[in-house]
Amino acid sequence: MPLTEAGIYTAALRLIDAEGVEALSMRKLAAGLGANPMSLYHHVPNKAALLRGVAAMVGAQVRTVTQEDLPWQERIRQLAEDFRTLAHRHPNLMAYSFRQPEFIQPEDPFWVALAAVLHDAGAPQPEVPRIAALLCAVVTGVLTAELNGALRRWSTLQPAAPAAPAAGEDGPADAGTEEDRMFPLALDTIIAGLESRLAADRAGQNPH
Amino acid sequence: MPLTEAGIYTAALRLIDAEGVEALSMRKLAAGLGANPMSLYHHVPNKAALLRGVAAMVGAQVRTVTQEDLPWQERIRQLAEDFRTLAHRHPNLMAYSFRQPEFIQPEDPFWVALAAVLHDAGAPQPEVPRIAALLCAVVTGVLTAELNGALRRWSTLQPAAPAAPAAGEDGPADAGTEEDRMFPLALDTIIAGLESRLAADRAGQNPH
DNA sequence: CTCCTTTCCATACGGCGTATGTTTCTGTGT
DNA sequence: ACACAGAAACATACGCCGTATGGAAAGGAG
Repeated sequence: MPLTEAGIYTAALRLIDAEGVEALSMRKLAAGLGANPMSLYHHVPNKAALLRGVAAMVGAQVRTVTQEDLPWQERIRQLAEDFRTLAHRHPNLMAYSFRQPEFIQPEDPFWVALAAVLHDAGAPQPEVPRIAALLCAVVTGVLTAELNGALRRWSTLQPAAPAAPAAGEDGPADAGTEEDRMFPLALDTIIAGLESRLAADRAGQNPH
Repeated sequence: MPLTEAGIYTAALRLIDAEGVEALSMRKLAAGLGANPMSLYHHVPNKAALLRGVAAMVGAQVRTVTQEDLPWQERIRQLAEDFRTLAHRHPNLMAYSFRQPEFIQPEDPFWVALAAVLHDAGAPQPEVPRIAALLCAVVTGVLTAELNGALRRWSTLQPAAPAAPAAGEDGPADAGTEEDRMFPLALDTIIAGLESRLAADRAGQNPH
């Protein structure tokens, strides 16, 4: 079976999923493909480009459009959840992708979808990229913390005082892990913040 | 001048500030100290521990306490701004630190300060770690995006339509770079979200 | 002065990305 | 059918890396 760019990418992805980005080496990758390390360089200029290629391949899987008939809050949640399922499917790769500045590009369908949602939400035109940037930064931040385990460790941390008997609700009927509750919490909080910010914008500069 | 653990850390920090974490190598570090690479191993067990040490040294510089007489929103802003100045002082190191799950530990003065602020803000006890985790994740996410340049690139991105003549305000009287505006924007948004969330909590489960 | 511990250094191993040069394959034009 | 050009595969080698191992200098304790 001859070497292909796509084949190299998928083999690299398999290796990354199994052992992490830092464990990916041209030599191991070539061995997995039954080829000489240098043969890879006929299809990929170097290792950095290989990683970019894999990240782009996976990133392109999901970037989506939203259903315009839903309220903007729900459409943002859709986009964010898409990101999260992607992060769960390839945690090692996405933890790496999230810290690459080129991960989200202006031409991405994802970006234009997000901008459209924010426009529909009533954000003034010049604020749209800012709010979109804010959302991307926040969501990748929370997902990064979720993927590396910090989110769980932090949120299950008792601060100091176990005094109060914590009455009332006995066990909120478990519906998933701690992270499964943390992500919507973060998302709801940032959306609530956006709601109040958009209301302020509307009142302050476009009162018609 | 004999080798010291602290001396090694500060030399490593200098190298990291100058060329980035990935450019730090035991060999270069030893050369900078006029020593043999292997000599470092009498003061530091390995490279990973060295990085942890440097990160801890820098992290300990700033973890702070807040002034209890300010409103909780302002105290959170203080903590977040502290983080940000730290990130600006050592961007290469902090971009690395932010992705280490052990970066913030339960015993850190920073963490207890944050928990205290949230308690004073009226967060119900079991929610405090969750909200604190959320804040940490969000702030590190925004700072990571600021440090790697994604925040600026995203926020200065025109979505598609340059139709409207964008009347009114000519040049918003520059008061800092784009990021200097983005970080408070993010912080205000998340704080606004917390305000509405805390109000809901208060209304829903502690109505006394 | 001796002995022991700590520090320092020299050498070496296995792994990495990839530059360079050679061989093998493959797809055409005649 | 054949020759030949270009692409693909391979072998070797260079300079890095982290660090295991073992020997040499240095400093304090008896």
